[in-house]
Formats: sequence, structure tokens, C-alpha cells
Amino acid sequence: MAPSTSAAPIAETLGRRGLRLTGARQRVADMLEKRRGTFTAADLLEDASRSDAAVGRATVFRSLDLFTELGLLERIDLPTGDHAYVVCEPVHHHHVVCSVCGRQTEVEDAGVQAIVAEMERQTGYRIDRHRLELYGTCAACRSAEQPS
Amino acid sequence: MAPSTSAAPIAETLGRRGLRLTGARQRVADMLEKRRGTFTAADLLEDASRSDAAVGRATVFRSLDLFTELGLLERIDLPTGDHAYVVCEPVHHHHVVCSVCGRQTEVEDAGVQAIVAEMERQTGYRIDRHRLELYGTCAACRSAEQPS
DNA sequence: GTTTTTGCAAACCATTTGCAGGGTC
DNA sequence: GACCCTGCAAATGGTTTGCAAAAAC
Repeated sequence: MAPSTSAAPIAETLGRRGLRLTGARQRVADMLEKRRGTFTAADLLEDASRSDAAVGRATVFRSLDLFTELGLLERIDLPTGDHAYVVCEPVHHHHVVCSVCGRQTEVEDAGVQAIVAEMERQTGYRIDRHRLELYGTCAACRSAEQPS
Repeated sequence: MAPSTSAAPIAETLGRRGLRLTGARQRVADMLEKRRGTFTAADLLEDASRSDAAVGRATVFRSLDLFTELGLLERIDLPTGDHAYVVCEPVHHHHVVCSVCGRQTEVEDAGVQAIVAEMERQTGYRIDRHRLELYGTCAACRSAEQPS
């Protein structure tokens, strides 16, 4: 039950907006698919230079922005203040990030909506977006780092 | 029942850690007290230069870090990706930020803990910190911007 | 053929750091 | 008097921009 592969939609998503499917964008998309968990622009920049089919610095940043706008990527903020990205589904959800290995898992909105509604009532604000990011240690890293 | 004023505690908090209460830190603290809602380092830098009793760029950044570490400030990330700060109580809570005027309100953990626990169960992660930031429009801005 | 996109290099901006002088305990 | 802190200016690191050449439609 794979909800959607990020491979095909790219061309389509670009086309739908009259944007061009260029080699560079394709190469960035490929780099994204190989990524697991969170990564920074610097990570991708490294991929871009390492790779035989290189992509310029500026283009990497431009693609990152573009893909984020298109909803293929999401930008999150690590506790350190660094900006990171994750490939994700364009539906509302939250990220649980492993501080050890960077792996991330998406979880659905298990009751957050209700809390948001409650907070609207408490504060008098109309809340139109929220961000919940969770940081911890994933199961794998937990067993690995088992203290003596 | 005001839990704590941010005025007096500064000297005390510094002293408790063997840090010095210097003129510069005092001036930064004063600038913080005059702030409402969120502000960026740049905002403070501007205050620092405008003010008759100026504080150097580096010192502003150093104080911001220090005060954040001491729990007098919290650093949050705006949807734009910019880093911002808010003066706040050193207890766990969340921020509701007005996208129009930058004002912010703190709300307590109305059930978030339960959700976090649920997400731990769902993902297998041990979650040790989380961040919930909410963005919207405050009551005042809502009535002000009333569309025709 | 027209328009978008790329890549480079230079420009920018926010933040950090080294260091000598000054302030605080 | 010893040590911490400040301020300056220079260094840094990440990200953006101008522009001419190249690619996509």
C-alpha cells in the first residue's frame, strides 16, 4: 500500500504549473529519492557535487524552494536551529525526528486538531496553521546505544 | 498571581551561575522588557544601535544566547524560516503567534502530553522533546482587518 | 523562436570569532 | 588583582542574485 511514489508526480506537478521539466530538476529529484530522513541543503549540495551529473549550487537552492512550494518537500527546523528538509506527502501530518541518526517518521494528526481548537478558544486567535515537531530517539538507535 | 517578573530575576539568575551583571547585559535586558511578542536578532540589533546606551553587535548575539540558555528567552522559528525570540516563562508551554502583528500568547499544554505519548506508541521512538508552534491572527488584528 | 532555467561568480546577510582593553567581583 | 565581558573588525557560512549561455517548449 504505497500511497504515492514521488517519482512520476514530479513531471506532472511541474507541467500543471507550466514549469519546465529540466535535467537539473530531474537530477535533484533523483537525489531526493535516495534520501532517508532529514537532510540539509548542505547535504544535497554535497550530493550535487559528488554526483557525476552535477547541479550548480544556486540551482539546488532554487529546486529546494520550488519543490517545497509544490509540496513535495517540507522544511523543518532542527532543535539546533538548522534548517532541514524531508520528502513528504502533501497532507497534513507531523514529523518525529531521531536526534541520533536523523531518520524521521511521519505520524498523523492523532487529536492535535482538537487541541488546536481548544487553544483557539483559550487565546481568541484564529489559528490557521501549526507545526508540531517531535524529537527523540528511534527504536533502532535506542537498542544500539544501550548503556552498559 | 504573577509567577515571576522578568525584571529582578536577571541579576539573581546570573549570580546563581557565577556570571556577571554587566552594563551591557542590563541594557539588553531592558530592551527585552520593552518588547512585545516576537522579535528577531535584527530587531534587537536595531534597538541596540538606536539607543543612546549602545551595545555591540557581538554582545547582543552573545546575550541572546545566554538569556536563552538561562531560560529567560525562547527561540522559535517563524513560518518564513526566520529565527525569532520571545521573552517567556521557563515552564513548558507553546506559543501562538499572530502573523499580522507578531504578538504572541503562551498557552499551556492542553493535552499535548497525551498526544505525544500516543505518538511514541505509534512510532516506537522515545520522544524527549517537542515543539508546537501555532500561527494565526489575534483577535485585535482580526477585527482590524475585517474585509469590507 | 520565445521563454524559462542554468551555472557561475559575486553579492549579501546573519552570526561567530580573535583579541586587546575595560569592567566586575 | 584576577578573570570575565565587551567591542571592534575581520572571518565565516549559508543563501541569494545578476547575467549571459544553454535548454525546453
